[in-house]
This record gives sequence, C-alpha cells and structure tokens, in this order.
Amino acid sequence: MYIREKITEQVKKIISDALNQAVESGALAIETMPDLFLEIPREKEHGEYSTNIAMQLPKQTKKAPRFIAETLVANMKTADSYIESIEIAGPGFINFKLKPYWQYAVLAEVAAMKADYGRSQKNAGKKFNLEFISANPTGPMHMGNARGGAIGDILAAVADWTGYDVTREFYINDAGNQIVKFGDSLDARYRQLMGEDIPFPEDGYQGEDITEHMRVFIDANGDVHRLMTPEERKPILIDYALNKNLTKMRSDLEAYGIRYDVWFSEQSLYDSGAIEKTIELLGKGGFTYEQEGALWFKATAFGSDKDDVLIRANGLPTYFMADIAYHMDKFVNRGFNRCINVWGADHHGHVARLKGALSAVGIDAANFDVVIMQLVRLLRNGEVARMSKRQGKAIALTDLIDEVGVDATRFFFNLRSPDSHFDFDLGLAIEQSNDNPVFYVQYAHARICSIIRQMAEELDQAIPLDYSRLVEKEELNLMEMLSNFPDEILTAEDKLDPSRITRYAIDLAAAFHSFYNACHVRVSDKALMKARVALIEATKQVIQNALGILGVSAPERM
RNA sequence: GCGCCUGUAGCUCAGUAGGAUAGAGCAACGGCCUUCUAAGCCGUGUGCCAGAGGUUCGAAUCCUCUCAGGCGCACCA
Repeated sequence: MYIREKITEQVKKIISDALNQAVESGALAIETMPDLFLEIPREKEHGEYSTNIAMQLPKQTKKAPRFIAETLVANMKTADSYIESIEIAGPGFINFKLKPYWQYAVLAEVAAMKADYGRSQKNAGKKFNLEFISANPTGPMHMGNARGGAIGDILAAVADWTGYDVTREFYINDAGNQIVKFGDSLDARYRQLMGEDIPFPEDGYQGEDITEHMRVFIDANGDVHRLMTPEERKPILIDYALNKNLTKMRSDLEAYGIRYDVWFSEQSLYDSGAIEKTIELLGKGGFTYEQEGALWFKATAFGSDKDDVLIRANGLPTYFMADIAYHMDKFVNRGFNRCINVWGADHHGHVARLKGALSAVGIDAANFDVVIMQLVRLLRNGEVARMSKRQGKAIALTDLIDEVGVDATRFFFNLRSPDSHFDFDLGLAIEQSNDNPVFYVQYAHARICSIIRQMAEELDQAIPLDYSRLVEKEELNLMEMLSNFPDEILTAEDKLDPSRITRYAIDLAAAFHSFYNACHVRVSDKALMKARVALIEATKQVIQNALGILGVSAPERM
C-alpha cells in the first residue's frame, strides 16, 4: 500500500473510531453511519486532509455542526499516527495537519518499486477488454481515429496499472453493407482500369486508395479476372483489398504506438453460428417479435424510445444484431469481467439499446461501458473542413503522425477529457508543436537526466542518504506530487478518463521545474546533494512511468 | 419533436461523489542564466462559472425550465 493511501486509511479510521466512540458514550445519537469522505483541501492552511462529516450529521443528531465536530475531535486518538494536529474551521470542517515530512516515505517507495511505482492490485485477477478505433477496413485511417486511438490505448494502459489483465481489441467490420459498397467500388475501378466505360457507383468510396488497390492488383494478376461476372469477381477483390487494408492498418497503428492483442472479425460471428445462438437466446427470453417480415428487439422494455430491428425482412442480420453477439462472446465465451468500448459521439445512440440487449441475455450491463468521445472538428485556416472517408477528403493518420510526431499526437489527443469537443487546426498544430506541452514534460525528464549524469562522479558513497535534508517548500511539494501518482491512476480508471494522466504529467513536470529553479542539486553540502539527487531520481522515475502509460517517449537529452 | 455531449478569464481548457477566497496553459506586461539544459522559473491583471428559478448551513457542481453550439434519432454501420 502506498503512503498516500496508508495515511488516508489511517485518518479515516481515526474519524470512524471517534464517531463510534461518541455514539457509544451517548454523546451523539446516530442511526445510519454517513459515508466517510476525505478531501484534500485546495488551501494549504486547511491542512492535508479535511472532512465535512460534522456538517452531514446535524439532522440525525439534532446537534449543531460545531458541537459535533468538537465531540468527534475530543474522541480522536492520534497517538502513533501521521497526524500532527486537528483543527475545527469554518462552519464545521475538521482539518488534519500531518506531521512534517511524511512525504519522505514516497522516495523510498519509488526507489523500491521503480518502473512499477503506481501499479496497484485493485483489479487483480479480473479480465478487461478494451475495444477502440475499430475503423471501417474499407480505407485508410484518418485523423478522427487518432483521438480514439490515444484514448483507448492509454485507458487500456491505465486499466493494466490497476491490476486488470487487459486485452486491446480491434473489431473488424468485415461484414454488412459497407463491405458490399466496398466491393462495388473496387469492381467499378477494376473495370474502368480494364477499359470499360462504366459509371462509378454514386455512393461508392471515391478515395484514390480504391483505384490504387486495383492498379496494383492488375499489375500482379493481369487480366485473369476480367471475364468473370462481377458477382464472381467481387469476393476476390474484397478479400484482396481487405487484407491489404488490414495489414496497412496494423502497421500504421504500430507506428502510432498501438498494438492490439485481438483483431476480431465480425464475419466470424456469422461463420461460428454465434449470431443464431444469440437470436435464439433473445427469443427464449421473450424479447423479440416479428413485424413486417423483420425480427425486432423489444428495446422499449429496457428504456429505449423505440424497438430495433435484429433481422431485416431480407433475412440479413443488422449491425446491431452482430454487436449483441459480439459482446456476448466477450462476456460469456471469453470471460471478460469488464468491457469498455471507445466510440465516437456519432454512435452514442447505440449505447442504450446495446446495454438493454445485454441485460436481455443475462449480462450485467454495469460491467459494460462506452467512453463516448466527442468528435474532432477539423479546421483549415480557422474554417471548418468536412472530413469524409467516402470522398477521400480525410487527413490520413499517417500524415498527421509524420507532421506532428507520435509523441505530440498521442499527448495532444489525450490532453482533454473525452467528452470535450475540440477543434483541431492542422496548420496550428504543426506550428505549435514546438511549444506543445509534451515537450514541457519531456524537457523536465531530460533536465534530470543531465543533472544525474553530471552528479555521478561527485556523489560521495560514504555519506548516508538522509531524506531529512529536504525541507524547502519546492522539495516537499515535489514529493507530494510523487505521492499522488498511484491515486491518480486509480481515479483515471474509475472515471474512465485517461486524460487525467496527461495533466498529471504536466503538473509533475511543473513541480520539478519550480524545484529546479529554486534549489540547486550541485551544492557544496554533500549530504544535501545526495538527498536532492535521490529526489530527482524519484521524479525521473515517475515521469517515466507516467509517460510510459501515455505511450510517449522520455528522452534523456533534448 | 425526442435523446446524448458541451457552455467557466481575450483564447484552449481543469475543477462537477455539493464545501472554505473558482484554477492552469496560451496571449500581454515586468523581472531571473559569471554552478546543474531559459523548450525553464518568478511576478502582475482579468471572471454576472450561458440565463432564470429551486433544493441546501453551503451550488460552477444536484433538480426544473430557457438560450446557444456539436452529435444522434434507418430494415446504414
């Protein structure tokens, strides 16, 4: 258990013991114990911890908040604890001031745990599935996928650090209508390249990549497919181009620092019979009915405002149907305890009905959550530009990474919480990449590395390491920041908000830069120097760990 | 019409399990390199927290309504 958590538990116990004591002695009459919530006050004068419990009890106890607070404080036993003093303030806050230098413990913790500092066992033994991006495999990925990629990959890392056994998963939409369209587009380009004068389908994929696929295909295969009927040829073209696209996606994503554990094919749900099984299960539960030749799901029974089609009148299952089977596979066949998907805001309408359907097949929908990420709006010179994959006007993910860099791209797209809407001006991003906050954090790391390199020879091994030499407020503040890291990860997981880690990294870097300017490491007092080297080494380690979660490099020189 | 997200400093955003005086970065201005990386630090100013009601000892945070922007509301995915 980390120092911060240890102290929090201790303070909570002291409060609840005091409360019990007060009740037993008859000083306070309480029927239901209130939830104990400790907060870390914004103002340092209010101590390290504060509780508002006395202000939650007047109704039950029929006593004034100040009186309750005084009674509680009188019952608190703080001997052998981290608490230095307790104070009642304002309308009835109880503020706890910790004994000086409790922060030193964190330096030993970081030194001991190193690259694992910040990890916890909270979710040990549980399987976590994170599905993200899952872009249509009908063309190259665009800039919009960059945000989902950063959010998903980093949230997966966060979950991993809380003890989960994490699987990163890409759902390949290789079935359904868009594949039909894909085939039509490929076939049209094929025939055009073969010299036929035929029109391109109106709603086809107009991107240059489709034509390029067919050009390469023809180079390799000549005209052996020319005399086939389109119906014979399309599956061959689709298979060819889909494989090409998936290979490209895989390598593009690896270049973006994302490696998936599972690439899950939608088509496999049809092939394995998973879809039929799910239909049967839903039917048995009485959640389906037929109408106008289609099979419907009673989504209204789960709070939706209308029912949804599972099987179309033409006999083909909908995407929704496949998605139910897909998530059943995750929970039931593969035994995941928790499944999270990252979806763009344009799919949010799908969440409620999928949760409903999962409940219908007996899955606890509370273990399934969707992080809805607001869409990135692309600006060009301050004007809104539409992104459309079908028209091939999107900015490719690879171009973005080439121009802005992997580190800056991942950092930038994980800087704001997923539900913030944000505008992305490509010109501005490239221009700004020089004072992108990612460099601020990396710079702190490089600075530390530089100092450590130079201190290596000057350190006196004979002098014992004595943390108590660290008393400056910048030093104490830095240690406090380090002690908050484990909790920051837990909160990020709990709130499904990986952007907290990015902002933590910035705050930590800021605490270091302040320290750097206030305190020199190279000082004539060798014992002080040694203690400060220990402090910056711990800082370096935590920056590394944080950047590691973000998938951003921690350069030793800049 | 219905639903989801958002509205906080000039700009981009934190803060939203209710808490004490609402915070950062950018931009502006003024300082700091004859010992460790100035991609840095220190300082100065700015807010009807979109608006109106309500709940509460206490509301940026919870509830209701209104306004504004984004996104949905298919036998597309």
